[in-house]
Amino acid sequence: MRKQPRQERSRQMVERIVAAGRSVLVSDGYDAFSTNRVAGAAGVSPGSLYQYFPDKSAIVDVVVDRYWEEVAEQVAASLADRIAEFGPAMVRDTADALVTALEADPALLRVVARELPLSRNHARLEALERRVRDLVAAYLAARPGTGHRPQPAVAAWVIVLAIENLATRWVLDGPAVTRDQLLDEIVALVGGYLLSASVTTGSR
Amino acid sequence: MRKQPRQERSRQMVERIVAAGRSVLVSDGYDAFSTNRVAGAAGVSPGSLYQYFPDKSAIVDVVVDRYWEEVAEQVAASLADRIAEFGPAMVRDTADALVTALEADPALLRVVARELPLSRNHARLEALERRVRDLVAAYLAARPGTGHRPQPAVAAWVIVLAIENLATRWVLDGPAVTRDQLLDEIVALVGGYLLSASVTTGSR
DNA sequence: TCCTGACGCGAGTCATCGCTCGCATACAAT
DNA sequence: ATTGTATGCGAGCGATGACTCGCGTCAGGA
Repeated sequence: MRKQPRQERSRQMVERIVAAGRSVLVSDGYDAFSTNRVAGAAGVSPGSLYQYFPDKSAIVDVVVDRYWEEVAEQVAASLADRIAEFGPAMVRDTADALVTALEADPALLRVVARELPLSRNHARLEALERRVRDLVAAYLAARPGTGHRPQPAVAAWVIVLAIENLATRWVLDGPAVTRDQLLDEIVALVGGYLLSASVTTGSR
Repeated sequence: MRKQPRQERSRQMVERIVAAGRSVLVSDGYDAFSTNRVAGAAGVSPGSLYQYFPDKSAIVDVVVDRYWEEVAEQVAASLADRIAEFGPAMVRDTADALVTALEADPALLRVVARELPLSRNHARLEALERRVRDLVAAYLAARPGTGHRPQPAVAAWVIVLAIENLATRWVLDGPAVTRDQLLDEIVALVGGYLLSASVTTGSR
C-alpha cells in the first residue's frame, strides 16, 4: 500500500475500492478487471485509487488475501475447537467447516480458483495449508496410536491436500454427490489412510 | 484453426509456431507470451501466424491440449496394461506413470498448472480425468469384493482427484518426501480408502 | 515455360489500459 | 480566519500488443 489513509473518509474510500474490486472480479471476471473499471465501480477516480494502491495487482491481492484469510480462519477455528475430540467426527466436522466456508461465496471462489493463475493464490493458500497441516501433524504426533502412518508431517500433508481438493472441486464443479456423501467419503479416505499399515513394496 | 496448411512448408511452419509457443511459455512465462514474440521465436512473421491461428489463445490452447493429451496417453496406457492386476501394485504403477509423465517437462507443467488460469486447462484436464476415472470405476465395478465402497463412480472420483493432486503438487513444490515414499502414501491412501467400511455418521 | 493460387512478409493500425500530473477541494491546527 | 496538508479529481499520456493488409515470392500443374 502506497500511503496510509489517515482521515476517516479516505479509509472508507479504500474499503470502497476493495469492495468494488471484489465486485468487478465476481461479476465481470478477471479478464475484464481494469483499474478504471474498479475505480468507476467504486465511484472514485483512477488517480485516487493510485494514492493507496501501488498498482493493479495490489487490489487483486487484497481481495484474494482476505478471501483465503477468511476461509483459513473458519477452518482453523473449527479444527482447534475439536482438537480434543477423537477420530472420524473431527475429520467430518473440519471438512464440513471447509465446505461451508467455500460455499459462502461460490462466485468469488470460482474467480479466485479458476480464473486467476494459481501462483496468484500461492502465498495465502500455502499459509492456509501450513496452518491446518501443522495442527493436524501435531494432533497425529500426540496420538501415536491413532493410526499406522509413521510420519505425522507426511500424513498431514497428504490429508490436507486431499481434503482441500475434494472440497474445492465439489463446490466448483457442482455436486455430483450429496454434501453428506462427500463428507462420508472424506471420512472414509482419511480414516482408511490412517489405519492403513505401511506397505513395503519397495521401489517400482 | 483458420486455414489448413496444404503445402509441406506451411505444415512445418505451423509446427514451428507451436514449438515456439511452448518455448516462449516455458522460458518467458505466460505474462510475456505475445504473438509477436512467438512469431519472432518461430522465425516467422506475425502475419503468417494469423493465417493459421485465429487468435493468440488458439496457440496456447494447442500447446496445453498437446501437453495433457500426452500425459493422459501415458497414464491411460499404463492403467490399461495393468487392469488385470490386482490391488496395490496397480495403484502404485499407475501413480508412478503419472508422476513420470509430469516429471518429463516440469517447466511446462509449472506454466500450465500455475501461471495459466485453471479454466484454460479445464477442457483437456477434465477429459484426462474422465478417461482415467472411467477405467477405475469399471475396474471397481468388476470387482465388488475389492473394497467396501458401495459406489464405484464416486470412489473413482475420489481416488483420481486425490492422486492427481498429490502427484502434481509433489512435482511442482519440490519433493518434501522421496518419490518412493510419495508412492507408498498414495497406495496407503487408496488402499485404506477402499477397505474402509461405509460410516453411518448421518449428517453433522 | 507460364500462370494461378497458396504462401509469407512486416510495417503499421487501432484499441486498450495502466498510470500520472496539475489542479481543485476538504479538513485540521493555530 | 488562515494556512498548510491531506485528499480527491479526471483528462490524457505513453506503451503495449493483438491483429491486418497490400504487396512480393514460391510451388506445382498445364
